[in-house]
Amino acid sequence: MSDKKYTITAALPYANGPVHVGHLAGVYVPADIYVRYLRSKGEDVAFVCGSDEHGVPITIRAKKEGVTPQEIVDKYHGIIKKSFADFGISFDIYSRTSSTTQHQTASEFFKKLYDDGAFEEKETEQFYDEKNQQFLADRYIVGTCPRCSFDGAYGDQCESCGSTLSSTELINPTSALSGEKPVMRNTKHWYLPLDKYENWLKEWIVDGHKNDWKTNVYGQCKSWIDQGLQARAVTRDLDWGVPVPVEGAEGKVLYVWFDAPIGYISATKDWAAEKGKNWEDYWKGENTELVHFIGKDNIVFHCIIFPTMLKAEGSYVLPQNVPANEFLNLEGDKISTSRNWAVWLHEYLEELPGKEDVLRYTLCANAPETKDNDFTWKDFQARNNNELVAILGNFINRAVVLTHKYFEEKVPERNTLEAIDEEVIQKMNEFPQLIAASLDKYRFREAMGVFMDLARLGNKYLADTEPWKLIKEDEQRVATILNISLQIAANLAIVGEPFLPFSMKKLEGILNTTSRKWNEAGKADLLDSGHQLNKATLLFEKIEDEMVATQVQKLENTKKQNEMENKEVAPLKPEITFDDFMKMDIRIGKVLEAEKMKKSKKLLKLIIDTGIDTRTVLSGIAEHFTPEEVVGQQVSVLVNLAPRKMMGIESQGMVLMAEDNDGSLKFIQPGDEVVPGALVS
RNA sequence: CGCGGGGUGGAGCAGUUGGUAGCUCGUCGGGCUCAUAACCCGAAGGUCACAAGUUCGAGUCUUGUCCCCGCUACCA
Repeated sequence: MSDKKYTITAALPYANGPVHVGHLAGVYVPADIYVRYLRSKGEDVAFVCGSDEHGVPITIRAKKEGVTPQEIVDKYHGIIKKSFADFGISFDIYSRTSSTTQHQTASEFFKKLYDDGAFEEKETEQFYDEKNQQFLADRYIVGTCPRCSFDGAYGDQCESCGSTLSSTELINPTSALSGEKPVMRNTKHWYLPLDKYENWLKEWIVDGHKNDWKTNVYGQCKSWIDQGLQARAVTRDLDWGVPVPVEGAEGKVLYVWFDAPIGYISATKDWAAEKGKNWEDYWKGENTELVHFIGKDNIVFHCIIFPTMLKAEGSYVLPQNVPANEFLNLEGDKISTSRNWAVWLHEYLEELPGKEDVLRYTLCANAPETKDNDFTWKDFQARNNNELVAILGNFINRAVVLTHKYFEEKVPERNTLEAIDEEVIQKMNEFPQLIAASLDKYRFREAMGVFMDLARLGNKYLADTEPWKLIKEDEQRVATILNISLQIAANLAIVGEPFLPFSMKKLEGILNTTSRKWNEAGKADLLDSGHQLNKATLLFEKIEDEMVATQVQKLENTKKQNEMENKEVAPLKPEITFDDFMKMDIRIGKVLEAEKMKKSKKLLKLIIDTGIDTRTVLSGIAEHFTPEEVVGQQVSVLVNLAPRKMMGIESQGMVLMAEDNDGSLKFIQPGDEVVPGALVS
């Protein structure tokens, strides 16, 4: 008996919102399929996951809602954990990073690296919000962009001109949290010197995993490594998280990305303790295979930072593979927690009870394995009706119903085999290896497709042999055909279990068998003749148009409702005098020409007839309008605004726009056409 | 801007070291009736994002361009 172990991790969901279909398709469904397959093969697997409960966003959300961070994470941890369990994601443990074990483990991990001198210590000046008594991440500082004078630039980037900034460059920086002016303060942090591991990473990933990692993952890693790595801070000034366990680090916690992956380890510890196993077998064993299932945004953390941490620590195994998926869109739009554009798992389970496998099937069939993909309710319905019902469910039903009709619910005797029988048995025998080959390569869509081909094989076999015709003349022949058909059904139950655990359980019920393991798949004698079957029930039911319409409607409603809630009217600006207003020279002009600025996402170059002259105005509207749409429009122009150079061209004025709730822009236009140069006042 | 991934018949995907473009669903026609109007057979449908190049020959290699997504707050 080998001591081979598998440690399979699924990305820790961030505990500030429930889980949606995007998470499932990208991470949890493929991970669960893989794990179920391994277990069926009899492998020793630890499938670990948990809620990621630290980090700045949770503290901000808590502050906004007037509750403690703990209350936020308790709420979502509960929802997430339950929905995973109900959905059949078969974690061995679903833990959380606020657990005692995690605090200890992360703390010890940091201490070990600290004692080994693996960190660099750096003191820097950072903005500090005195009102909120906390240091501010770049993203939480807002000010005027030094390049384009845009007011709402963030500390790391200006959304208007796209330039990358450092928060110290901002003019008039203010805290996004309190609106106060932040002050500079000294702070000390510990850095993981990734640059020192560059050669090792190069060897390990660029040379070592060229052929077995997915191209998107490999490409991303290679690009990071080739560009040169920099030391990365692993601590933060914050009071929510795992305290930094060294002297002089009061008020500091481990950076959430140092903390979170250690959650995989602490979860394994808790699980092992409960099961009387040794957790180290699953993290430090020579024959341990560690696999991280994640989404594409996490590639750098799981392929570079966490492995470097493990390497620096020294006693851990490294991930064997990191099969990261791309993203899933919903009805053509990006899934967004904040915009409430999502199908939430806990709601799905409530509203479509008993349809766990339909969602699993749809998400696996549409899994964004190589590129972003789209989930639509129409496709969900089609997958169910045309594939699960028509091909898989129907085959089972045909085989069982025929048996009931002709052989009183008992598996009939198999008699002399004809060529077609031999052929079908031979093909059936090949399926487990075919499916396994795909699963071993993390090609879940392909694997599931092959599984469905087995059901197709069954349907074809019945169509070719036509037992309903033969029954009148040759009952023995029909017995053979149905025996083989039922063997196919029994095989489906084994190889389909990783994909459709609920339905395959149901199928076992119909066939009156217990769960069988992967090594029995492919055999043509899983059911003995004379074996008593149970009554046929349908594995899948048709999904009617109304159900789909209801879900689509719900999506539209929540979107609308969400927009209403977000209808935040910008606060009133300070009062100005009439004279102040009169200083502005706003006129109606007509756009004569428009072209997209090269090398700019947002800027359009407009030639405008202002009545007094014809001038060039650059406007950041390229993401909302094509040049063609703009030409000929009458627009309001602030004509006495000081000229400003952008992308090498001088802009002589500003086109006035109104920004709608959804972020789209509309021109401020006269109701009827007026002469160019008409004053606005 | 840069870097990475993707762009293949209506939809979703395969296409290994360059050699007549495949699969599933949908559509159309036929067959069958055991089965949840399900199943089986056949057909139509693609200038493989665009352009140039290397080659006897390119979806597959090279160069350039365009579009989508990520790297960049929330977030898989």
